[in-house]
Amino acid sequence: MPTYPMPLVRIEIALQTIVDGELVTLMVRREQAPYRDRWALPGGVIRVDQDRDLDAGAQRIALERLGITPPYLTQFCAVGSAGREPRAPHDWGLSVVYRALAPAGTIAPVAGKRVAGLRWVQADNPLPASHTAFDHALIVASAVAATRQQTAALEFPRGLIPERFTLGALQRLCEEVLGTPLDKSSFRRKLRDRKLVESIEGAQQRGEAHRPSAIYRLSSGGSIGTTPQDRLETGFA
Amino acid sequence: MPTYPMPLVRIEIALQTIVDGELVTLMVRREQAPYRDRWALPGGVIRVDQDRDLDAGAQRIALERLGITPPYLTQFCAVGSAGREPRAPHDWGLSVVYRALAPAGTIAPVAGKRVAGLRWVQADNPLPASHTAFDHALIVASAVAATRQQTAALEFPRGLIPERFTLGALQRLCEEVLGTPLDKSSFRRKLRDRKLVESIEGAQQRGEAHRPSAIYRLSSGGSIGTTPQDRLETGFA
DNA sequence: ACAAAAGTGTTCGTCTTACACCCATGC
DNA sequence: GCATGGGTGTAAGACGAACACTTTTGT
Repeated sequence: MPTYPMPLVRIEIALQTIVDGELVTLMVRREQAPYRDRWALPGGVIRVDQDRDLDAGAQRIALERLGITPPYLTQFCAVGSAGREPRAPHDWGLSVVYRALAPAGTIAPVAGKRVAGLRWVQADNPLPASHTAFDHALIVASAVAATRQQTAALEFPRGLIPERFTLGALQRLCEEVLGTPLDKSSFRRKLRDRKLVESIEGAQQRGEAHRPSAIYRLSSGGSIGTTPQDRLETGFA
Repeated sequence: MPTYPMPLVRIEIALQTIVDGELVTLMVRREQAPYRDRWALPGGVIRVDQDRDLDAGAQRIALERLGITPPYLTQFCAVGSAGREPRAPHDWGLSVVYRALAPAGTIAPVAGKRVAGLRWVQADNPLPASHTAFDHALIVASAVAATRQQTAALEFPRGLIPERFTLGALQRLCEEVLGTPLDKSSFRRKLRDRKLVESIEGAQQRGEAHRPSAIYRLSSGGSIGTTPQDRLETGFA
C-alpha cells in the first residue's frame, strides 16, 4: 500500500484554575508563525519516539512548556483541518486538546520552550478573537463551559479541588467556578445524599474567628465522569 | 526546526441505528493485519490531500467503506498510542472516532474497500474482546452509553430520528434505544414543556387500525448538544 | 362491538429552593 | 457581646412516576 503524507499532530492544553476568585484559563503568546505574537493555548508536537500515548504526550508537553505536571489532565476534543499548520503537508494540522485543572494557588507555570509570555484569561472576560490564534478562543470558551457544567452537576472536576477542604471552602470554590452564589443548605444536602464527600475523623480547622469546621475529602466512589474518555478509562459505565 | 515522524492518523466510525427493535452498531471484519479477521469499527486513513477537515474525512471514509453518507456524524473521542499501527513509525497510531446515527431502515451499508464483512452488533449483546480488534469493543460500549444517555435526557441524537414522526413512533424509538419502556404521559409532557417537538399543521397519519395521529418534527431550537464539538460548532453555549 | 393506539388528567411522592434559625469560636 | 462562618431544619413549590381514563379510527 502507498504511504500517505500525514497531518502534523499536536497536543494543546487548556489549563484552568482559580485566580483572584475567578475561573481562568492559561494562554501563551506565540513566538513563531503562524499567528506570531497572538495568544494561544500552550501546546506542542506529539513525539512518537517519546510519548507512549496521547496522555503521556500531554504530560510531557505541560512539563516542557510550563514546567508543571498537572494533577488532572483529561482529553477534551480534537480539531483538524487544512490551513492550520504551515509546516505540514497541505498545511494540515491536527490538535488533540486536553483540559487540565489545578486547585487555586497550587501551580505556577513558567514560560518554557517557544513560549514568549503567559497570561491567565478570565472565563467571563475572554480575549477578543483578534488577539488569539487559530480557533483557540472558541476552544477556551468551550472548555470553560465544560468545567462549569461539571461543577453545576457536582461532578467535581477532580483536579480543581484540594485534597482536604472544609465544606465552606468547597462551596466557595464552586461559586467561583460558576460565578454565581449557591445555597448552603442545598449544597450540603446534595453532598450528603450523593455521598460525594466524607469527613476526616477528628480533623478540624481551628484558629479562624468563628466556629471550627470539619475537614472533608472527596469520597473515593464519588462523581464518575461521563465523557467518552472517562468511560473508556473506567471500562465503560 | 527538525521534522519529527508523525503518527498514522485514522478515522473510525461507530455507525448506530435500530435493527429489529434494538440499538446496534456496525462492525466490519478486517481484511488485513493487525487483527486480521477480527471485528473492528469501519475506518480509514486521513488523506490530507483530499479531506478539508476531520469531518470531511469521516464522510469520505463512510462513503468509501460503507457506500453511505450518514446524515449525522459527530466526533466522539480520540485514542492514540504506540502499539496500534504496524505501518507507522514506532507503531504509533492515532484514531479519531466518530459516532454516526441513522434512523431505522434508512441505511444499507455495503462492504467497500478493504472490508471483508459487515455485521450489526447489538448493544446488549456485544462481541467478546477475543473477537474484536484494538480497543474497539470498549469504544463501541462507550458510544452506546453516550447514545443512551443522550436519549434518556431527551437530547435527541438527531440522526436517529426521522424528519417527520408521530409521538408514538418517537417514544417507541427511545424505548428501543434505551431497552426499557417509558411512560406515555410523562414522555409527552416533557416534550411539551421543553418545546422539543412541534406539530406539522394539518398533517395526520391515517390508515392504521386506530385513531389517526398528528405528525411532528423536532423543533429547530430544541436539544442543544453538550459535547465539546457541539459547543465548538454552535459558537459555544 | 371491539381492538388498538392516540391523547389527556389526576394523584402522590420526591427532590429543590429559599429562608430561618441555632452553634461555636476569636476578638 | 458580637461578628463570622459552621451547621441544621422546614415550609412551599416544582418536578416526575404511575396509573386511570376518554377519544377516534379500522375491521
